[in-house]
Amino acid sequence: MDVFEAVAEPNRRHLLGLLAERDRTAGELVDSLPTLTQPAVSRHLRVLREVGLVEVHPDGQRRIYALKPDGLQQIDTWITPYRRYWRNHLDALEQHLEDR
Amino acid sequence: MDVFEAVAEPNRRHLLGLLAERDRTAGELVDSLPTLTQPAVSRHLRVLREVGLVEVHPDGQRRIYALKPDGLQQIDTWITPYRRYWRNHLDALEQHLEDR
DNA sequence: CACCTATATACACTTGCGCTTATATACGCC
DNA sequence: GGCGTATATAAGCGCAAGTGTATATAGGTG
Repeated sequence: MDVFEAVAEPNRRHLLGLLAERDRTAGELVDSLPTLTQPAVSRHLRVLREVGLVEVHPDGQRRIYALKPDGLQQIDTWITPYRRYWRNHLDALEQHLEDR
Repeated sequence: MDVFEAVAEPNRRHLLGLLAERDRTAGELVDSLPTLTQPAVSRHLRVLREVGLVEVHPDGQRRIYALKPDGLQQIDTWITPYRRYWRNHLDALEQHLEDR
């Protein structure tokens, strides 16, 4: 599983979003996805760990998850060449609006 | 299938890359992925069409595929808040290097 | 019209993902 | 040590993704 696949899953994006705000325990993250069971969330966290998007620090019996978003650079780097395309499109739209 | 899943597949990223250079016929794209059969590539192109990342223009019996990367903005928008994190990390690294 | 080329679809198969239930592990507290 | 809480792993299942072979569609050419 690579970073692209990891991020393709909506629940995992949700988890990353929460961790972007602040560190959270596994329990908090489980509570944040009421439609999923605890093991399901645990598996998503494992995937995020394995691709290096989060890290864990044990704190007693809790596990504190933290964002480690460096891996997202890979996606950012990939998307970069395409950015100019929709910038051009946007320019064309702005041009059109200006012309009126 | 959404944009994130569409882009999670390496062969589809490969196709997008080629289309970023220039428009191509379906046949050219099939030739660009020698490990896949023609129908397999055709299905990937269908997926990219359905999520709006490419568009097709018939030209006789050929079909000319063109990039329509606006949908990638969705990914770009999503990734934006995370960018500051690895920027900070980078800053920290630079700081460390400067300190030495 | 008959035949060829270019591309898409149908069908069947395999594999891996995401899920749930059940269980293990590990720490905290009495 | 015994029990409760927090988290991870195991086993099993359904389903959708990706693929190949075979076939359909449609346009080009003689």
